[in-house]
Amino acid sequence: MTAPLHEARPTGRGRALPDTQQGMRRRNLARVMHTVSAEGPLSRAAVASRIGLTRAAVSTLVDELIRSGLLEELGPERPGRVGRPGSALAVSGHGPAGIGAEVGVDHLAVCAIDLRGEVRARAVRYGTNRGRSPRPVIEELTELVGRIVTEAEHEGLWPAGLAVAVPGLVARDARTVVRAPNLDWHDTDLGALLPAGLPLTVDNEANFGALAELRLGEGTPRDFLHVSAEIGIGAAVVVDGQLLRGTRGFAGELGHVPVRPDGPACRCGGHGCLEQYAGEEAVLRAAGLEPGEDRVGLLAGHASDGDTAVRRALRDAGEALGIALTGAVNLLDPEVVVLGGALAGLAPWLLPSLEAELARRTAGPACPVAISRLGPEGPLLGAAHSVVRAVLDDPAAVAGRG
Amino acid sequence: MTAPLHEARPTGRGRALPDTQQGMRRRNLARVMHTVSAEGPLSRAAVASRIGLTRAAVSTLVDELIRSGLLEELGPERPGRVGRPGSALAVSGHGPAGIGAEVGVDHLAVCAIDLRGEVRARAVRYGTNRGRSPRPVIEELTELVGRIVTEAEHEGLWPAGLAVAVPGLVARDARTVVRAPNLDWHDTDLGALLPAGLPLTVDNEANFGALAELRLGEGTPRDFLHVSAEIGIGAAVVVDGQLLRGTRGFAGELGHVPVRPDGPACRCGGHGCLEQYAGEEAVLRAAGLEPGEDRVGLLAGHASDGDTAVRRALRDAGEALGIALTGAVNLLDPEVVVLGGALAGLAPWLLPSLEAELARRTAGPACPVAISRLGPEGPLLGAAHSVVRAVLDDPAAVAGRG
DNA sequence: CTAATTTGTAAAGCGCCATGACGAAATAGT
DNA sequence: ACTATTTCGTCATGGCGCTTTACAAATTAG
Repeated sequence: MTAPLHEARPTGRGRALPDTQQGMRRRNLARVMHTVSAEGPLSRAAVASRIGLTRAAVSTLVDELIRSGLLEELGPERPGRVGRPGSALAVSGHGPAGIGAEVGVDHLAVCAIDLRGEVRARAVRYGTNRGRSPRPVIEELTELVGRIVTEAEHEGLWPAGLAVAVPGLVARDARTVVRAPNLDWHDTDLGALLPAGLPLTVDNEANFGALAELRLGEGTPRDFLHVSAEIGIGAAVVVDGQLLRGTRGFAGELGHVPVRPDGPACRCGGHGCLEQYAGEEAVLRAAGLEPGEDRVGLLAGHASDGDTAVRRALRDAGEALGIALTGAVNLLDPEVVVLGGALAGLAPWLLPSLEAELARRTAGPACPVAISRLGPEGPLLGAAHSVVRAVLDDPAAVAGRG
Repeated sequence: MTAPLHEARPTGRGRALPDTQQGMRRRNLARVMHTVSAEGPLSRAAVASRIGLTRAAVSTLVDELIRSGLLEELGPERPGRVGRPGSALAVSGHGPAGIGAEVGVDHLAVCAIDLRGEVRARAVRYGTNRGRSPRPVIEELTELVGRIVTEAEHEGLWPAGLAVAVPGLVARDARTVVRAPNLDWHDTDLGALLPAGLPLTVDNEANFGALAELRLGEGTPRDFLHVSAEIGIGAAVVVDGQLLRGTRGFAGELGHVPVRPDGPACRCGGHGCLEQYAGEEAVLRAAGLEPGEDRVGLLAGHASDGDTAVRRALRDAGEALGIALTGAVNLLDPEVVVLGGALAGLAPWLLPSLEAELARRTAGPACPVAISRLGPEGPLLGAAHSVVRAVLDDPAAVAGRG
């Protein structure tokens, strides 16, 4: 008897609304938004039965949401059954927009999505950011953001927030980049560099990638492990639809799980960490390749050309991943493990040995491994979606603006 | 900026109360109970400021809880400050009782605690249950439960529920023992064997042990890992005060995390699992001891006598634990790792190598390791506390009975 | 064409918390 | 000693939000 997956419920980390009548109202607004967002066009009566309120109550909630521009009335439903047909409701395509941005090692990207999750504007600028100081990079990003914001406004949207994905560790204040090794940034407060007009959230790209998977992936599991390898190897642990951040915000450091305790030394101080076998550097070295621009493409190219050294390197990396994931799966019993980021592109050569290890070491049915369909788009989309999610979680907070 | 730990909030897994006025009322009753329970005697005004309601609202909530026998008025507080002193409130010592029971390999135990957490009655019966069929064991347990229930009633308590800890895997229905290797029980529905009068919960003893740690341990962290070794090695993962059960209910299988991937074969199908190094059997074998009755005492005795083989066996087990826990800590970033069950008694000899491995393999400050003060009492107390917790989580549900 | 069913809305009602005022009980200051 | 101040608990009033009940509208079934 598992929990009903289709039950839409608020997902925000701040279940902080007080148990007062106003808080109740806001939560119910959120529940209506989540339900309509998750289950497509729905009549008021359908929403009411889903969330357990009466039709009359839902009517007033919907009225308020329509007035705020968060919901739209699509008109009468096609009447398949007996009785008066309902009037279909959908989240608005002309209301708030989520602005997502990504600072990649080799590019900058910004996009805008509406509440329905449709990408309404996007911009990408290529060129390495490795070693550039934060200020010019963020200035460039700010310019892209400005362009996308005006583009979104031309489409009748108004930006509700900005979320920035960075390839590094972000402090719990969601503004400061503690360290981004591949950019060589340390303790950089992006809040001070970005325009102050929009509510800002900064987070690790792996976390945003997992968020994207949560909303856009197939089946939308509530408990899963999202493994991505851009810088090092990171995993986002999602429990009950919530990202697990850990006490100090360091959760998900899969890259430093010991795989062979007596293996080669790692810069973390340990020995035989996963990163020593499946990290980008290690795999390139094992494959006998020079680290260049498009490392993933390079590996994938050689592998599909039949380069045995590369194939062996990837097979060994998959094996190490399988061992590390066995530990994680034993500990967490997730519904599925999703390979994202660079791993998604290399999956054909990683997966056989990875799944073999996982199956071999698991009593009973092994945890399924899936490939992210979003690939490199994940973090950007997830960032934008995090803004949408915030709107769905507390519609009343944004209803005034706009 | 971490979340306020002292903020009492409902912890039950079922945040299922609808967002209606009645649901709000019930949640507020729960918040009052949690606050008073967590922060000792408190005046109405103090409760009001803690949970963010007005004094008037809290007054009516408290009235209702006092009428139900869940709260008690202790009389005027000693007036240290200016102003009229408040009237101290405390959870009742004469209201509902939580009945906890434990089916151990070598004993049966039952206890009753009041809402304050005080043990008001207890009974233990020694004698091995290994290989006995479920029915006579549960009949014996039922008799003990009956005795404790009447004893509790003599003290003015009324039993609100029964929770049974078993050394094995329990299905998600919280009634059926899927398998308990050391008892040789399989697919046993305890609900059919136990008296039907009381709401019943059956769970793994490690989970209840973690629950006890959550309420009775020092500091009461909300994110921690509770490792216990009774049968095999299990870990309870507690995230935000909630037990992580996993998709299939198999979370926490620390015993089968790979430590040395090419190590000896394990019955789980893997190789070099933690259990092969730190499991009871493995340690006894390495120590050159015969498995007898009181295995923990045997090991502890030899170790404190200076038996080098035993000490080395324990040191090696600690090392393996350290390696496995490094992985877990990297993944979850818990506030603390707590060693419970048999591990608590052997901690003096396990801890040095365990902590050394953990520190050596962790960049930055290592996760602290604590020893459970509850030791073998944990599961029993945790079971009883789970009933109390259910009462605190929804006082309205039990107010009628009694 | 009527009966049945379902939807959405409106009016009345009720529960719950907030507000504001009050007496009670302590301390602080003169 | 006496007053002013502060805080506590309670009461009456009010507002807000959901439910109940009723009804018109729109469809299908017979």
